[in-house]
Amino acid sequence: MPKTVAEIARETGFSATTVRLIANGQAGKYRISEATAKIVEEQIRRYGFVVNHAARSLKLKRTDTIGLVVPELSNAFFARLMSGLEELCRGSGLVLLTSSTNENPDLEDRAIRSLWARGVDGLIVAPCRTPDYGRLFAKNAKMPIVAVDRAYPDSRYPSVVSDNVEAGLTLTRAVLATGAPLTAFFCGQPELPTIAGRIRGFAAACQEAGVADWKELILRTAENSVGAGRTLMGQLLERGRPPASFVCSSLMVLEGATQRLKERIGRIPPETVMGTFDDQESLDFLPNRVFSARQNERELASLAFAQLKELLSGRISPPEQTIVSFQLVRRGGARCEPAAGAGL
Amino acid sequence: MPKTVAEIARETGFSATTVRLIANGQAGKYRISEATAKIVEEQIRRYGFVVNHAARSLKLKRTDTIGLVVPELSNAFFARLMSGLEELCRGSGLVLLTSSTNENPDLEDRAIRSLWARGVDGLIVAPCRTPDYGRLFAKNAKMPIVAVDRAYPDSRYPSVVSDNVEAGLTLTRAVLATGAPLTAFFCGQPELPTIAGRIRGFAAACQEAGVADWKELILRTAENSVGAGRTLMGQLLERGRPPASFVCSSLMVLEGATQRLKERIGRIPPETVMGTFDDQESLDFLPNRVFSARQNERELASLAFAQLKELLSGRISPPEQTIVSFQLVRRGGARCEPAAGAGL
DNA sequence: ATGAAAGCGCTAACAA
DNA sequence: TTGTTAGCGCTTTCAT
Repeated sequence: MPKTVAEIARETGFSATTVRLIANGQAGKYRISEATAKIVEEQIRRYGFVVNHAARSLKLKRTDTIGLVVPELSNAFFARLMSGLEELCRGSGLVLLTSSTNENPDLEDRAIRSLWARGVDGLIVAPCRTPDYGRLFAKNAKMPIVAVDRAYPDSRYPSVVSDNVEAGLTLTRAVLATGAPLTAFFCGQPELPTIAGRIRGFAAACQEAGVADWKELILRTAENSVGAGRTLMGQLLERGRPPASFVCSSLMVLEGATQRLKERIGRIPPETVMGTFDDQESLDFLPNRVFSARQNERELASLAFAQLKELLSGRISPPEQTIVSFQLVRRGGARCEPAAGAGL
Repeated sequence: MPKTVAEIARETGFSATTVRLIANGQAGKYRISEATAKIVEEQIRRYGFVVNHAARSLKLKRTDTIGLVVPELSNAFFARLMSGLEELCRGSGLVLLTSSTNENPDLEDRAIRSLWARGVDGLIVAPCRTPDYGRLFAKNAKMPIVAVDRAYPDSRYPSVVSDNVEAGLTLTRAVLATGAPLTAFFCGQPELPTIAGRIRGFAAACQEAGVADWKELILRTAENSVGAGRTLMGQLLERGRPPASFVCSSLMVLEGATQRLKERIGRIPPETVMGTFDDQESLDFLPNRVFSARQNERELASLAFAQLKELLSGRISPPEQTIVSFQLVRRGGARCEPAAGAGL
C-alpha cells in the first residue's frame, strides 16, 4: 500500500515533486495540469496518503506542535483552559502537548525542557513562580512563550490573565451589599499573582465601604486546598461566632471552610453569605446566598493562542499583558434564579 | 553552540558514532575508552546536547508518543484520567497527545486519524460508540489501542473500565438501607456501556430488596447534562410529590435535579436521600444524606497504561477486560463525617 | 575501540 | 509544466 510520496510517484510515473504539490493542494498554484492532478488524486484516494510528520519536521525544523504547561490538570480551571486550547489547535492543524507540574518549580523546568527537546514550536505556561526559562534552552534558542493565568510582576513573557483585582472588587461588593457583616477573606496561596490581585480587589471594596479592619479579615495559608479552608475556618471559629459572611479565594477553600463549619456547629447556617472565586454548578446545592466569580477560560485560551501565533509568526511583539474579565454569578439561595451573570 | 552529534563529533575530533554511544550512555557497553568518554562528556556538559526527536523518529519509525482520546476534557473524570496518564508517560519518557471528541463519532475518527498521522505509537481511547478503527488507518497498519472507561460489548480492543454494575448495586443498596422509599433513578445517556452497567446494578439491588416497580423508577434522557437532570426531575414532580430518595447516573444530572427541586418547591428537602455517580467535595454542601460512587482514575490510568505497554512490547495479548472497583463515599449530612470510603 | 556511509521521507532550490 | 537533487540528524551495519 503506497504511503510515501516516492511510492505514489513511482506508481503513477510522475515525480515526487509533482505528487507532493498535488497532495498538498498546491496543484493550482504551480499549474500542474488537470490530467496529472486527476491521476495522482485518484491514486491517493484509493491508497491513502499521510505525510510523515517526523520527516517533515526534520526538514522544516518545525513540528506544528505546541506545549501547554499547567500546575494541575485535574483542576477544573486548567482542564477547561486546556480543552479550549486543544480545540483551537485542532482548528489550526496543530497538536497540543500538555504537562503538569504539581506547582513544583523543578517539575516545571523539567516539563519545559522536555517539551523543548520534543521540538514544540511554542509554549503556553501557567508558571508556578516568576518565569525565566532562558537557561533551560540552548544558548541561542528562542522559544516563543506566553504566560497564562499568572502574570508575575517582572516576567519577560507576554501574558493573558483574568482581571483578578476587578473580580475581587466586584465579588466583595456583592457580598457587602447584602448587608451581612463581612467576617473574613480566606486565602490559599496568597503569594500567587492571581490571589494577590484578588486580595487587592477585596481591600479596595472594603475601603470603599468603610470597613476599617479589613486587614484583620484576611486569613492566609500557604496551600490552596480543601484542608487549607478547614484550617482557616477553624482559626476563625476559635475567635468567635460563626461568620455572617465570608469570601474564599477558591472553591477548594470554600469546600474546606464549610466542612469545618459543619463539624463545629453541626450545619452550614443558611443565612451566611458566601463569596468565592471559581464557579461551579454545585454551589446551587447551598441554600445560602452565594456569589461566585467565574473566569472565562475560552477567552483566556483564545487570547493566549492568538498571542502565541503572533510570536510564532515572527512578528516581534513586546511583552504585553492581556486582561480578561470575570463574570459574577449568583448561586445558591432558597430557590434558583436563572444564573444571573453580570459582566464586569 | 553544538547541538547535533555531528557538531560535537567535529569539535572533539571523534566520530559521530563514538559521540552517540557516549551520549546515549552506552559507552561501557561498547567499551569506549575512559579518556574518550571524558572528553566527549565534558563537551556535552558544557554545550548541551538534545537528541532531535524528529530525526530519531524518522529513523526508528517510532515517536515515543501516545495518544489519548476522550469525549470531554473538561469533565473532571477524564481530566483526572489524563492527569494520571500524563504522569505515567513522563515516568517512561513518553509524551501524551490528548484530543477530545465532544461525544461526536466523526470528531473521534478525525482525532484518531490525526493522532495516527502524527505517528503516535499507541492509543488510549474512551470511545463514544462501538470502536472499530481499522478503516481509519492504512491497510496493514496495526495500531496498539486500549479502550478505557467504556467497554462496548463487541469491541475488539482490550479495555479497562470501572465496575459499574457493582457500583450501581452498592450505591442503590446504601440508599435503600436508609429506609427512605426509593423514587427514581435519573439516567443520562443510558445507551453508554457505563450507564447500562449502572442500571443493571440498580435493578439488581431493587430486586434483592423486593422493589417491585423498579422498571418504572428509571427515567431516561439522551443527554448527560445539567439540563437533563432538570428535565427528569421535572417529569417526576409532575407525577406527584417530591422524592424521598433518588439516584442519579452522574453528578451533572444530580445538579440539574436539585436545581429543579428548588425551582418547584423552593428548596431541597433536607430529608431527601440521594445517590450519585461521580464524587466531589461539594456534595458536602448538601445537608442531605448523600452517597456517591467514586471511580479510581489513577488505577484506571495505570492499568490502561500497563495494558498499552504490553501491546507496544509486541507480545500479543488477547482482547481482555480489566475491571476496577469503585469506592462508596458518604457525603453531605448535618455534620461531616470523615469521608468514610468503603471499598467494594 | 573507533569510523564511514547509507538511508528514513520530506521539502525547496534549481534545472529542464 | 514537470523532474532532479541535496540535505535535515539520527541509527545501524559493516569496516577498520
